[in-house]
Order: sequence, then structure tokens, then C-alpha cells
Amino acid sequence: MNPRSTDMPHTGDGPLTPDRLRRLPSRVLGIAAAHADQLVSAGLAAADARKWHYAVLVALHDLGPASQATLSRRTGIYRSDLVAVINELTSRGLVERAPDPTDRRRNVITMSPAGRGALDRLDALVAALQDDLLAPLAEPEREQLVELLARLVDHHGGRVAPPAG
Amino acid sequence: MNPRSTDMPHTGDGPLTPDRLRRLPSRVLGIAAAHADQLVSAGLAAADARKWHYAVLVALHDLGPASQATLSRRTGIYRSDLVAVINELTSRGLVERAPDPTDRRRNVITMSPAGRGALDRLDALVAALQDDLLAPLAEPEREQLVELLARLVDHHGGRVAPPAG
DNA sequence: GTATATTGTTAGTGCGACTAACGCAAGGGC
DNA sequence: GCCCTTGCGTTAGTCGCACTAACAATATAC
Repeated sequence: MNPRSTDMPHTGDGPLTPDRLRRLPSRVLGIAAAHADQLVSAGLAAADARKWHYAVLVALHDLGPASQATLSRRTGIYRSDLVAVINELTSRGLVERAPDPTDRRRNVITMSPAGRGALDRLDALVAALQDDLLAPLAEPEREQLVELLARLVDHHGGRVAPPAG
Repeated sequence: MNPRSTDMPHTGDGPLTPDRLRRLPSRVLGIAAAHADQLVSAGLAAADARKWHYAVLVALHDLGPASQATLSRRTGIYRSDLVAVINELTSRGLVERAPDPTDRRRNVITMSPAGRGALDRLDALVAALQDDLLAPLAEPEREQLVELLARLVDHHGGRVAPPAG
């Protein structure tokens, strides 16, 4: 217990943070996730995209044309927030929104050819970003990391914030 | 590529989410962190505390009386946000804020006896919460997980969002 | 045919990270 | 002594994201 405030010149809290916090699982997890999020968000922003754009395009690719409610469930994006995301995607010409003739409550969202192109590009980008993120880990370690994390989220299954990037 | 919108009755996106997203490192990381954050935030809230309260108390324990700026650097909490945190801690009687006679720009934050008691209780609580969080992992796996995460954050060193819980 | 549930949408809440700007005080050069 | 720079605490405000509430239109169940 240092009795005096330690004011050394300093940036970056690496060695300053005590182990009690530094190795606290929930904290490391949070910090790592923040780094990851920042990294991919910045990368996607440079391509005029956001993580949900990617998530929705992936969902559309797997599902084919789908209603917003379906996309919401699939991606975890709240249907209220999805409205804006679809707006952004349509304004970029990556997706089309049309009323569903068979159920007039619904909109059918369809990926355009441009959307498919964008998805391919984003796929590559995202892969590259994952690589940046995992740079300090060797291949088997990377696999182990995502496997451990996957077990964590499987265990605490219920509905939570699903960052899409 | 299912051409039709799949509307099965469903809650929880486990099996619905395609592997492309499910095993995307940045995404699993984000989701796991969200779960962790929710878990410890809820746990701490039940004890009338927030994660930063804990972070600040730990810092004060390690450092002894310290200025807000020092605490900010140590915990990663922005000094603008720290104001409110210290307010909350003082209103709970866990901490005292007094002007520093040796440097009249500063406040000296001192942990009260009640604060020490609270820290002890929170230490136990947080440990229990970590245990809940890591429930599905065996001991060596837990260590491996935090080690891998620690290497990630060490590598991407720069200043980022440091969730304290 | 009336109740109930679902869909898309708008608006709004709450919170966490982060910036801008302020008044004040300290320290260094000269 | 006086500038200039730097650090401090504080206030206010921005931005993005998770999440709720309510609504009108429509579909489904009874």
C-alpha cells in the first residue's frame, strides 16, 4: 500500500493496473471486447459500413429474402433499431425493401447484386480484421480462445446484447 | 440458402445463428463480454454498487489516498466520469474527498473504514461472480482463457474503454 | 366476429465511452 | 516579478448501442 500518490509520467495503463484488476476475468474480457469492437468498427467504418450492415447481409445471404422481424431474430438486432439499419442499407443500394404481398404487415428485404458484392468485400475485410485482432495468438490458441468463449456464451444462453461485428 | 423466411417459434439465437457469425472471434468476444458485464453489473447492483465503485476502491487500497487524476489513470475511468463515481462513493460514506493542502488543484480521496469493509465484501462478491461467469470451464481452462485475453489486450495496448467489473 | 398476436415504425430512456471547454492552480524559464 | 505551459476537477454535451413503450395495420385463433 503505497501511502503517496504515485505520479510518474505515464500513458497506457498496462503495468499500472494491479493484478487484482488486470487478471479479473470479467474485466479482461470487457477490455478485450472493447478493443475488438473498436478495431472492427473502425475497419468497417473505413468501408462505409457498420457491424450490423454486415450482420444483416450475412443473414440475408443465408436466409434469402426475409422479413424484418426474421432478420431481427436472426441477428439479434432489435426490430426497432433494424429499421434504421435497413434504411442505411437501402440508401447504399445493397438491399431492397418491398411490402410482402402474402402478408401485408411485412416488408420483404432482398439483397441486391450490389449487396452481394458488398458482402464479399466485407467478408474479406472482416476476416482481415479478425486476423489483426488475433495477431498475438498462434493458430491453435486462436481456436482455443473462440472455443472457450463459445462455451461461455452457450452456457449463459439467454438473450443478451449481440454485438454483430 | 433457404429461399423462404424461416419462421419457427424461437427464442434465444443459439442454433439459429450461422457459424459464420457464431464463431467470428470479435463477435463471440463481444457477446461473452456482454454476458459477463450483465452478470457482474447485476450482482454488484444487488449490493448497491457499480463496477467502478469496486475499481476505485481497489485502486485506493493499493495506492492509499490519491488524487482523482491518479485514480483516473489507474482505473481507466475518464476523469470527467470519475467525478460522479466519487460523489456516489462519498454519499455512501465509503470514501472521503478533501482538498489537497500541498497542491490546491487536487482533491485527496481517502478510503474510510466503511470503505474498507465494503471492499472486503465486494471482493468476495466479485470472486463469486467470476465463478458464475466461468462456471462451464475447468480451472486450467479458466487460466488459459484469461491468459489469452491478457495477451490480446497487452498487444493492442493503447487507451480504450476499460470496463472495470 | 371478437380477442389476441405479430409486424413495422416512431419516440424515448439509460448508460457507457469520449470530447470540449472552463477556471483554477502549480512549475519552469527568464 | 511575469509569462507560458501543464495538470487538476468540474460541467456539459455528443455519439453509439441496448432496450422499452406505444401505435396502427394486419393476420390468426377461438
